[in-house]
Amino acid sequence: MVRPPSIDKNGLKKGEWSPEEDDKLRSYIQRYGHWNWRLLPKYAGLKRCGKSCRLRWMNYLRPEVKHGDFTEEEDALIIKLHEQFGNRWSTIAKSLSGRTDNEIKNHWHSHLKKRANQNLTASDVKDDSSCQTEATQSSEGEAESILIGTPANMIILESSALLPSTSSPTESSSFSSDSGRMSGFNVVGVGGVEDICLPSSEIYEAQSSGDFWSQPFVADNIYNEDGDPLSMEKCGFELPLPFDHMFYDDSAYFLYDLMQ
DNA sequence: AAGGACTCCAACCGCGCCCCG
DNA sequence: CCGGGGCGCGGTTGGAGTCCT
Repeated sequence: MVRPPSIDKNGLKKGEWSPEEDDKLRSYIQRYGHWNWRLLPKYAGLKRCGKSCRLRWMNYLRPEVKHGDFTEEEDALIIKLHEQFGNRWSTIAKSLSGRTDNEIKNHWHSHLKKRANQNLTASDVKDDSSCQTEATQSSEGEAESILIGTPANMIILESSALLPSTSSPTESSSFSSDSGRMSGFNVVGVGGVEDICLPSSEIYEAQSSGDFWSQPFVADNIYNEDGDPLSMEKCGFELPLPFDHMFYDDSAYFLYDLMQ
């Protein structure tokens, strides 16, 4: 169902992602965040372009991404929002917790488009007061309360209010520029830079197993008595490779500043 | 049973926006 | 103001799985 793996002219892999690649990308982002999609695959030990990594993470690997069938409520909401926003899938996706724009777009083209057209045709036959979606006629109370007689802009607000915080684990593992610290740091040890940075298979194994998956980011929880975040060095930790290496890159200096 | 048509969805592609120097 | 880099978005593609004849 997916494109077969292939290597492009730049030596970058394309096509289907292997479980090993998924694990590498997931473990890297969960440890360091997605600080730069273009450079990320290099440091994560992936022979992929940044765009491909971003897409894979956004649409498939993010922990908050919901997989599986769409509910009637979700279908109804998508149809309603599509009436309002058209093909602005990212806007629609914001109102559906755990669903990606790509997933919604695919679902629309494969399932809902026909249904929406049928509804449209049916509503042409009915009088003007019958502009209800399929789900509003169902017995699902929640969707009904949202959709019937509610101004379109209210749908966004109401459904958004029901969603969990938008500060997802992904986002929280990225850099938080307003707080002035890097929340994406996960401190794994004091064995020196090389121990924890090179994407060797040994390191990868260590990352992928055991406590790593169940432990929160340690750096997020490192504060002094006043509640201020401590720098990595003060805590006795060294910088992991990505940022250490990035100091050769102008664009990375601000990251270093954030850590101080 | 065979094979052609259709469905579904992960992944790719390219454009445009935004930010920064 | 302008140009370049990075990212996000929406459209499109490829091919395995399923359905239909």
